[in-house]
Amino acid sequence: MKKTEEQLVERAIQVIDQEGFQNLSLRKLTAALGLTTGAFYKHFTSKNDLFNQATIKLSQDFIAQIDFHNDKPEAQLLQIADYFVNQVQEHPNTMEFLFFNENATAAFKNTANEFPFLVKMRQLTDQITQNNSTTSDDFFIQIWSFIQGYALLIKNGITNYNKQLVQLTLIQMIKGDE
Amino acid sequence: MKKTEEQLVERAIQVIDQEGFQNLSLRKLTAALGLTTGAFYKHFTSKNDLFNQATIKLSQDFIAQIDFHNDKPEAQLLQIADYFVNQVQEHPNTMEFLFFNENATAAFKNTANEFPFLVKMRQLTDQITQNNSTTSDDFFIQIWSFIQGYALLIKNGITNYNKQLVQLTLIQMIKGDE
DNA sequence: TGTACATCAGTGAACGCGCGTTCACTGATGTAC
DNA sequence: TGTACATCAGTGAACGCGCGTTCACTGATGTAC
Repeated sequence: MKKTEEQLVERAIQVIDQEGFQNLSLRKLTAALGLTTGAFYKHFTSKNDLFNQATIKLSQDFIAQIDFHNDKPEAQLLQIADYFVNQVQEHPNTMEFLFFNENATAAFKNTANEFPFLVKMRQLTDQITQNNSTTSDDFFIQIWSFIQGYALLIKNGITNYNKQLVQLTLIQMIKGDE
Repeated sequence: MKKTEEQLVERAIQVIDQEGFQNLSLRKLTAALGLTTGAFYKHFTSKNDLFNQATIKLSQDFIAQIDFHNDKPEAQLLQIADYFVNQVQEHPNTMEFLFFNENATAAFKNTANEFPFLVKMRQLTDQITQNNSTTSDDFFIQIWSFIQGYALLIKNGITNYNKQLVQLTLIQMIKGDE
């Protein structure tokens, strides 16, 4: 039997995925585990505390689910982009919570090391630009901007996912950098 | 003396800009004009109705504020990107409401013609790709993804605005298209 | 010019709701002697 | 082996709050005759 605290975080992640983090209420959350709201505060100092724990867990699990099957950094970057866009399509609420929500992004801005996904992306862009750190900064921002923006367009239904277009764009950016 | 309805929309736009659309309450809004909440429903069918009116007005005013001083479509596109990113920096709440909020984007997805900003951008990308409509679709998505994503990174404090980087990226995308 | 009536923006109080958080209390469990 | 005590997850009710929306009513204004 898992600890109540762990159960609460896992359940919260489920609710966020299914109903969006804006619609998570402590009453519904605790009731789903057969608890009252009072019990919640034996494990968390506030609702925000719960959100932070959920953010940490989600971000840790996120990149762990990618199975890199190619050594080339360009291929790995493409794989990340593909994975990211797919996740935005399949789990819009979770991705909204994890990447597009101001609180969440602010939370990992200062502790970027705890967001292994971005660390990995940064390593890849460094490798691709062969450690020319000046252009690497820009390259990282270019790539990350495009992927985020593209995923957003898909999430909002403005366009449909086209893997070839992502591939093409990354190649253009890599070329442009050389 | 302006009509109450008009005053309410304008005031709502102010509140959205200053406090974010999530924090707009009808009580505070009407009280600010010396009205009670009952009066609100003489002019709008619901709070959502008010949001729709605000979206329409904001989107109409948005592009009207750009003074195009160069005929070249590439230059105009760059000017739009510059303007967009600046607006996100100076009016994050309004831009969140107008572009990054699901309801708003859904609202103008079906009525894209009422969003002159995107129509203009589409015209420019068409001109740049010389009406090769297949590549133009992709080009538009590439540009718009990057601009949106880049603005989002800035809004979330991940990076600072660098006009040269935007210029460089657009040039790369235009080159890549040829 | 005066009277009867319609219109309609605005009042103000209430409805019903859900929310995060607090707190005195319970009761099961483990520990010390 | 039995007793006294400490610990602590969980209860359940309440606090105080703000919200969108409704509705019978008011009162000023304009219109028709």
